[in-house]
Amino acid sequence: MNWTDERVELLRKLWSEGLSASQIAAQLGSVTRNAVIGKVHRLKLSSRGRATASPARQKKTVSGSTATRSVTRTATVTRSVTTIGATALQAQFDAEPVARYHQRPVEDVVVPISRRLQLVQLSERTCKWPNGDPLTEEFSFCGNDCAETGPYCTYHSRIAFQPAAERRRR
DNA sequence: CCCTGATTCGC
DNA sequence: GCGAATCAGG
Repeated sequence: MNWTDERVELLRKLWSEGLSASQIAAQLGSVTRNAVIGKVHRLKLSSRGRATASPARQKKTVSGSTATRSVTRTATVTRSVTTIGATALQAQFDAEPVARYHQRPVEDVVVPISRRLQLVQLSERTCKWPNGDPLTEEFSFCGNDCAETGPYCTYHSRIAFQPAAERRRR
């Protein structure tokens, strides 16, 4: 797939909305997050608030060729970005009351704080327990670590896979 | 380890 | 121009 005007436009939109490169790549399809990042740079629309922006680089010595050039090019990199105070990322509406399952505490369960991941952020090791209504913006997945042995974290596994005996007692 | 963006450089 | 590989950081 190539970068059609349409795809570039979508890229611009999503990037400005604060989505991560991997999320954008997932929506565009047929491209990796690296491709997205590379394109973003070429379009000169990098710095978006301040994601992982870190001090300048200057590494990568893969090619062992004509080195020795004491470049020492430092300074003059304009590292200012006008301290955006509230411009930063998006809403980030918080205040999630965590799992509120009126369920009688199954022993000493530790209620996990959901990472509130979006569908595209799930991997094989993230808990896939859903939080909220799938039709609302707040919908998310637990996202805490889940051994590759199951789809949920330790806590949600106990809820999902309650022993038959215990379930009957309730 | 998972994920993020940043940079380099062969193609 | 493209994007995998690699880096640096959370």
